[in-house]
Amino acid sequence: MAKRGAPETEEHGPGEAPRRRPTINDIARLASVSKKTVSRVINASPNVHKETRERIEAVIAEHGYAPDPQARGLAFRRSFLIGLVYDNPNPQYVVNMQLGLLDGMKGSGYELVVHPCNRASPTFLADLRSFVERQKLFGVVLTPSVAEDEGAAALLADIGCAYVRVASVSVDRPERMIETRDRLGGEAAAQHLADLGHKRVAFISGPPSFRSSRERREGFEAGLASRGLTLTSQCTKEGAYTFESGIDCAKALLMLTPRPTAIFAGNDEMAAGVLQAARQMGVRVPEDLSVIGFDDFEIARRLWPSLTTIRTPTREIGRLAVQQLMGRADESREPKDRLPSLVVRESTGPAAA
Amino acid sequence: MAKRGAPETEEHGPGEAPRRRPTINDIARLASVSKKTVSRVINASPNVHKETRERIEAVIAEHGYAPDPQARGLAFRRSFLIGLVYDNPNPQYVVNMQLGLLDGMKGSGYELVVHPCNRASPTFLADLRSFVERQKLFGVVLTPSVAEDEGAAALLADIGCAYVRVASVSVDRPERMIETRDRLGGEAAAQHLADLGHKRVAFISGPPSFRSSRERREGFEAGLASRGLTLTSQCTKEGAYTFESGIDCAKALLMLTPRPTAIFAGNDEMAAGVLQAARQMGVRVPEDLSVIGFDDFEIARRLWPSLTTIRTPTREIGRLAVQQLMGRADESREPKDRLPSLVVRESTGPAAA
DNA sequence: CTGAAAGCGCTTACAG
DNA sequence: CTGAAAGCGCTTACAG
Repeated sequence: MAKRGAPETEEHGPGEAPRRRPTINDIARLASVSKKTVSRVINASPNVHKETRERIEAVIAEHGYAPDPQARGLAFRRSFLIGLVYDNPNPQYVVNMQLGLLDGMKGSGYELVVHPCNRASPTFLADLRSFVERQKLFGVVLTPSVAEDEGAAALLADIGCAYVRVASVSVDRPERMIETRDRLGGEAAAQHLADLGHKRVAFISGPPSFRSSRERREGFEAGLASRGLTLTSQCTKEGAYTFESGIDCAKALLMLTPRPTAIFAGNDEMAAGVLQAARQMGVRVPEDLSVIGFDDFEIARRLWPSLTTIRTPTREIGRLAVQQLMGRADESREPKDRLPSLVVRESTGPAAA
Repeated sequence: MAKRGAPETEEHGPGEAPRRRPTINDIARLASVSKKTVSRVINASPNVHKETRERIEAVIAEHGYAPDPQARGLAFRRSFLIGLVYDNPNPQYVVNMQLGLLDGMKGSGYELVVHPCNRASPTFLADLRSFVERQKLFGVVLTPSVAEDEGAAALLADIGCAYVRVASVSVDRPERMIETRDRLGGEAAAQHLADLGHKRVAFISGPPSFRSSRERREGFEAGLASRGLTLTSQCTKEGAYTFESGIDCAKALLMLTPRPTAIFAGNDEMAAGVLQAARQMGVRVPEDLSVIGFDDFEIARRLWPSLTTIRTPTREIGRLAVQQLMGRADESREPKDRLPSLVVRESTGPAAA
C-alpha cells in the first residue's frame, strides 16, 4: 500500500515503534496519585480535591488518555454499547433513525450496535435476549413495530436492560417512551383535505401490527369529524405500508361509485402506489384525485406529482430517544420540533366540482 | 408494565432471584478441569484430549455458557466488534449493506457497529482513528466512496486494524478487497441499448469522488465500442448520483439536436430524475427515449415506467466482505452471484425509427 | 478527600 | 495434553 496519505500521528515519530495507548496506571503515576483517584475523575465523582482534579485532568489531556471501554465495562458489568432494535422495513426510516441516535450519542463514548429483528420468528425473544446479555448492553432503543411488542419490553425489564420505546402513543412508563403522536398528523391531513373542499375522502391504513396504523386513522377520523365529515367503512382499506398494497387498495377505492375525491395513504410508500394506480386508471392527480401520504421521506419529492404528506422528524426523534436513554434528555428544545407536520406539494388540490 | 408476555426463562423459576450467567470458572469446576482448558475449548485449540473436550462441551451446552466478549476482548487486546464505515448517502445501499454484513456475521459472536463519516470533514481521520482504537475493533468494512480513500486505508494499516474495502475495482491487496466490478454493468447497459438499435446514446456519470462513476462510464464505452458505437463528449454529463442532478443533466441532454434516443444514468436515483425531466419536457419513455439506471434499488420498480437497470447484489457483497474480514471466506459460492446484471423492465425499448 | 487490596472474566507465558 | 500464576485496564468495597 502507498505510504502517501499515511496520517501523521502524535503517538510515534518517524522510526519509533508505535507507543501503546496510556492506561489509568500511566496517568496515576504521572499525576502522582493512585489509580482510584484517576478513576474518580473519569467518573466525575464529587469527592476529589479541586487541585488534584485539575492536575489529573491536565495529565489526561496532555496524553490524550481515554479509558478503555472494555476494561471499564468488565468492572462495571455492562458495556458502553447502545442497541438499535428495529423491524421497520423502510430503509429511509432506519437510516434516519440511526443518524438521529448517532447525533445524540456524539461525544458520549457510546457506540451504536444495530439489531434488526423479526417479531414473527420463533427465536425472536431468545435472539434479543442473547444479544442484550452477551454484549451487556447499556440500553436499547426500540422502534415500531417492535417497540410495541410487550414481550420484548417485558424481557428487557426482566433482565434489567434500560430501554426507550419510540411509538406513536405512550405504551410504557414516561421515561421509557418517546411518543411520535402520529394522531396529530392524521388530523392535519384531514383538515387539509377538508379545507380544499373534499367531502368523499378515503383512507388506506397500514397493517394492524403497527400501532401507527390505528393512530393515523383515528387522527384522520377526528380531523374529519371536526369539519363535519366522516370516513365510511367503504372508503377505508387495509394496506401493508408497501407500494404494492397501495396500488391494490387504490384500485379498489377508485372503482367505487361515486369515486372518492381524495385519498389519505398511511405512508408515503402506499401513496406512491396510489399515484401509480391513478395513472393506470387514467385518474388525474390532483385534478380528479388528491393524494396525501405520511412520513415525508425522500420519495415524496421524487414522485410525480410531488407528494403532499405529513412530515415525521425521525432523525430528531432518534436523537431524543438516545438522550433520554442516556439520561441526558435536553428539555430546552421546543417540543414542537418532534411533532408531525403538514407539507403541501402538488398531489393535493381543490375538490372537483 | 404488563407481566403478560414475559418470556419464560431457563435462568430462574418463579420467585427465585435471577441466577447470574455462568463464567469460565463455573464451567471449569463443573467439568473438573482448569479454566485454561475450558479456554482451550472455547478457542478451538487442538491440544485438548478428545474426551476432555467432549465433557467440557457438554457442560457448556448444558448451562448455556457463552464467554463474555468483554473479558475475552480485554485479554485479547481487541474487541469482537466489526465496524461499518460508510459515506454513501443512499439509505437503500446502507441498509442492504448492513443486512449483508449481519448475514455474514450471524452466529459468529461479533456485533456490528455503524460509523457514518464524511471525508470532507477536517476531523475525518482523527474520528476514524479514535473510533477504531477506543473500541479496539476487530476490523472494519469500508464502502464507497470512503473505501477508495487512501488516507483511511493507510491509517487502518498503520494502527493494525484489519479491514476490507468494497469498491468497483481493486485498489488494495486481494485479501483486503471485494470488487463489485461495476464496469461489467456498464457494458451490459451498452449492449442492451445497442441490441435495441440505439445509436445516439448518452451517459450521466456520478461524481468523480466515486470510483464507480468512472468504472460505469468506461464499461459503458467499452460495451458501445464492442458494437461499433461511441459516446460523444456532448452526450456525457457529470451528475452527482442525486435525483436533482439527474433532472438537470437530462434536461441538458434532451435539448441537444439531434436528441439522444437513450440515456444511461449512473444510478437509479439519477435515472428517476431523467424520467422526471422527460415527463416535464413531453418526451415519452420508452417510445421517444430509453432510460436505464444502475443499482436496482426499490425505487426502480416504483418508477413509471418501471426502470430497466443494472442490479448490484449489495447484500451479498456485504456478506462476502465480512466473511473475508473474519477469515471465513466461503469459496464455494458461484462468483457469478456477486456480479452486476441487467434487469429489463419498461423504461427501455427499440430506438425510434 | 485519598489509597491498597481484591475482583470483573477472560488469555498469555511459562511449566510440567 | 493440562494447569497455576500473572495480567489485560478498569471499578467496587473497605479503610483511613
